[in-house]
Amino acid sequence: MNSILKAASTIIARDGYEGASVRKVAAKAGVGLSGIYYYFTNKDELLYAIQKNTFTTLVELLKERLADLENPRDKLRAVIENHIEFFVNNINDLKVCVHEMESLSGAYYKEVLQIRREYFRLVKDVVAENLSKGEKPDPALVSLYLFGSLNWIYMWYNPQINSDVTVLTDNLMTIFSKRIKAT
Amino acid sequence: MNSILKAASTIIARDGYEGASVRKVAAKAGVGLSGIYYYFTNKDELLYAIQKNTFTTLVELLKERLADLENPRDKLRAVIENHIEFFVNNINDLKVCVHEMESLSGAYYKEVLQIRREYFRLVKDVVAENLSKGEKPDPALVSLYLFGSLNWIYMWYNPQINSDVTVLTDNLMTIFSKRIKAT
Amino acid sequence: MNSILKAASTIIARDGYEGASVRKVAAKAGVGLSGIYYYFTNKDELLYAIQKNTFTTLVELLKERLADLENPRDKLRAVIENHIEFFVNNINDLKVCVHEMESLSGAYYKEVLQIRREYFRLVKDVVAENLSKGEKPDPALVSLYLFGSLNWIYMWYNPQINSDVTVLTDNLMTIFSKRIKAT
Amino acid sequence: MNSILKAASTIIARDGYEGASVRKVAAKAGVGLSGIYYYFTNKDELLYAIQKNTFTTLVELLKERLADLENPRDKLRAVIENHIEFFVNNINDLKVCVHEMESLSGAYYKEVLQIRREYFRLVKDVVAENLSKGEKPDPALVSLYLFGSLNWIYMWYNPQINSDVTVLTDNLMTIFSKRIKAT
DNA sequence: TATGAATGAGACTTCATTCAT
DNA sequence: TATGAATGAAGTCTCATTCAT
Repeated sequence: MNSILKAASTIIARDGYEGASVRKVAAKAGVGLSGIYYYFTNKDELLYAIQKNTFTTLVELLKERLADLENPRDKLRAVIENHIEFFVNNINDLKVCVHEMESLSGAYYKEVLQIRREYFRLVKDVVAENLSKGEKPDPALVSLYLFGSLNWIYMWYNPQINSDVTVLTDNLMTIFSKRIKAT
Repeated sequence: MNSILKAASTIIARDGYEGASVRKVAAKAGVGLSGIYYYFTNKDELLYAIQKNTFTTLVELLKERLADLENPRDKLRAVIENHIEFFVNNINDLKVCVHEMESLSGAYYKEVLQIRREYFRLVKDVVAENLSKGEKPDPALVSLYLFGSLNWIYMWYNPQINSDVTVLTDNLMTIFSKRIKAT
Repeated sequence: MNSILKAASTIIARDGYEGASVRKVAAKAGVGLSGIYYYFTNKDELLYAIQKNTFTTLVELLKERLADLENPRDKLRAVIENHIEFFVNNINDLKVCVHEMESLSGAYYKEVLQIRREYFRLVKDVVAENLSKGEKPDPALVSLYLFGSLNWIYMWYNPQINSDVTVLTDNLMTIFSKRIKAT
Repeated sequence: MNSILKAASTIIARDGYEGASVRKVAAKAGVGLSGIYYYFTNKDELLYAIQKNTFTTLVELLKERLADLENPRDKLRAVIENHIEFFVNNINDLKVCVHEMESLSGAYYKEVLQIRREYFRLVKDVVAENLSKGEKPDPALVSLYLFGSLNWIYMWYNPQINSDVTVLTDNLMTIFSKRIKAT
């Protein structure tokens, strides 16, 4: 069941959700086509399971990291580091979460949306703490710019070239932290 | 033929490339299904035409803007403003360019890639001018972060809420310009 | 109009009647697609025209050859020679006549059938003259065997290898003439 | 799966390979359209399966018949009888093999070609034994004439009229056997 | 005389899904 | 727990044909 999800991640990351056929997932998972339907009622449910698991874990990890920290800058670094490290270790899952965000609908979509919103709130609060109070720009917008930079990584990230992940974290800290406050 | 492309943009932006059926495009364009194939040999060619047109225009517009400018900061603002303004006026086209970047393959993909590379080079050079010399971070990486922020806009942009586009431009200038140099 | 028929022959000989699209014929003829429909009302009519022209000519040529001959053996040779020579010079036409014999239907089919029957009758009478009277085998059957041998030629005929057409004629004379009587 | 092949034979024999739609085959087989694709990956594969099965069986049957024979004339009769009897019992299959010989291409074509070549070699050797040594005509050519006569049968054969198959065999023996040597 | 534009029908094929086993 | 067999719906694309020009 977990190997099915791993296979689904791989295929959907490569072919997109619509382009990924249940057949291909089954083949990759080393399972009969109808074996998928024993564990998942739907193709949709595959995507839902991946997104729910991934976002949930991402949020949990971030909460753990933030728990011990007080300094706004440390918190922001935790946010960025958490996202990037998780990304590097679960590249397929995260690509599926980012690129197929709109591929779900109905109840599945809503449920994932809730977790995404929680994640966004966590990040936004940290970003806000790093901005001079009452000052523009709007923390929500800055968070969206930050997410843009982070979520775009899968488009160019190459483990051979960008092996040292701390470089990315440092970069984004340089861009999105004190410099914002410093204005 | 141009109305077909407009329809294709709309449908692909809404349903994704794989989710967009030629039938739906034809219906939206007010044309018989096979009418599409009179002008385009492929479904692929629809996507190709949209991406090629859009990126080409985007590059041309940017070149025009940059032609008159000398100050690095002005140039960076031109880059950001150009991208955002074009985006707001051609929201479907740009979404199709960003979200379906990998949906092409073969010769079509390569041809679009060339234009994208030209666009990237233009932006990277401007970004580089805005960084202290020899200093990290790498201009290429900073450009990728900038593109991330820019390309992510379609995920949250709402013309009613974000009606004043200069706000976005200002934000991104604040984040990506002098502050970088200021470190 | 004649160049269209030539093109049609070439394409149909290569791809079969169903496999030959009017588009391909038009392209080969160097004519617009709808140009075909100015001269021919139908795709069927193309095939009809080819078959009618070809069989008519074949019959006419045979009649001319037979006109001067009295000796049964000479007549048989004329039959075989006529068919083979015509075949070599109009390889596409004859292939279309043989291989697409059943591709027509209705009035077109019937009209061609009449000429084919006339051709068959001519040949059968010559074959009959070469058989001992009242003796088996039935001249009609022998004619069918002869036609089989002749019509199969397009499956293996190679102008480079089988350049000397008289060899084929001699062969078939050896097989289908006096030897029959000699039994 | 075998009923599908039987249906395919019937339809292809009637409509030709290009004219035979998978839908018609499915209907004849009493199967859903997509049911065909559960057993065959291609429309091509249907034709391939028919041709391969048929030629393979034809060759096997001929080998069995020839195994016990020594006399050249007996062998030739075996060749002719084998072909005609098989033809009468599998009229659709054989028509599909003869008329759609060139409808396959690529690997499918090559594989069938090999069996056809084996069949041809078997026949040619028997034909050669029935010719005076070193004498013309070339055994390969004579075999081709013989195949022509045999393969043309499906164009005129009518089980009601030609009920006694031995007549056909006798005819062809008369034409293609000792008489050749007798020259 | 000839064609560019357009279309409805139908072709092959793949898909998500079901169900008996 | 898992799958082989089967299917209806839908997908992309090609075809013969028409018609205004």
